[in-house]
Amino acid sequence: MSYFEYKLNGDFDLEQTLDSGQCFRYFDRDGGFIVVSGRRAAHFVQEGDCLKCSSSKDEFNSYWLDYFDLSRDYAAIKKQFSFDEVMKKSMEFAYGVRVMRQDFFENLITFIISQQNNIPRIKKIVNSLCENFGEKIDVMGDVMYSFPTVEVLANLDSDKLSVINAGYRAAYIIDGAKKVLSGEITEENIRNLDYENAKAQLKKINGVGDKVANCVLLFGAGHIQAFPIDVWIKRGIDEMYNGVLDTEIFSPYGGIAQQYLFYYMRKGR
DNA sequence: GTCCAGGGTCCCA
DNA sequence: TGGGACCCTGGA
Repeated sequence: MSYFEYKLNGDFDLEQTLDSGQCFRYFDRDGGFIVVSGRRAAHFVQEGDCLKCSSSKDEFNSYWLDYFDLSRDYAAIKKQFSFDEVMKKSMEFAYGVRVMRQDFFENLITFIISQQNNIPRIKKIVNSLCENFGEKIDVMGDVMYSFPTVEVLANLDSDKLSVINAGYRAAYIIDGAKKVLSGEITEENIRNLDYENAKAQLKKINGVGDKVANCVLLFGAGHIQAFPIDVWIKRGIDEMYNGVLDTEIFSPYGGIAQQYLFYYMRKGR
């Protein structure tokens, strides 16, 4: 098995990035991780500044490179943030976190599932969703499952979906899929609309409020200024910013600042 | 076994 | 604008 080797130039750590609550479909394997996104899957191993990827060079360059946001200059962004002492501390700890660019629909459904839920259970439900309604993908002899298509999820009734134990979120999943299938919500629109309008569109989906909308905008639609505020971020603002933070101070990269703070709050204390 | 809380949102007063 | 309900389970 041959691996494509990509030369990193700093500010990236595979494990930190995967483990920063943005994506839930990765699995420990042979000193690295199998990562599944949509219908794709690959095995990744990081050795220092070398990122090894089991997929072809073409696929790496056309998909995974942007998936891990590797062409963005994080060194410059860190420099921009360094005026803020709290952020400085967060960045030192979360030095290798990047904001991933994930599949829009997969990200939408995943973060609908995430609400009022803990990370181990989110992983479990998302994986169950894929195993039950996705298709098999072979990666290095391991069987993985693709994320279900819009059509499949939109045409499910809540009875069938109950096997994944998503609880009251099942109806939200179906509503989200239906609104995407009908064209009421389109990825193109969410990407191209300005931040406020894009957020308002997403919130038309039942079960999508401010937090989930911001996550989808940030991780699945390229709105890098989106700043999701969850319990950890709230805690961070309370404890480290005395309860007040104007997120505009990190403009236009609020989402990246948020991700550093999130990782620091969850893992660094 | 018991209890609390989890990368929230909706509904109703 | 605030507070309770909500499915279920991981972790203490």
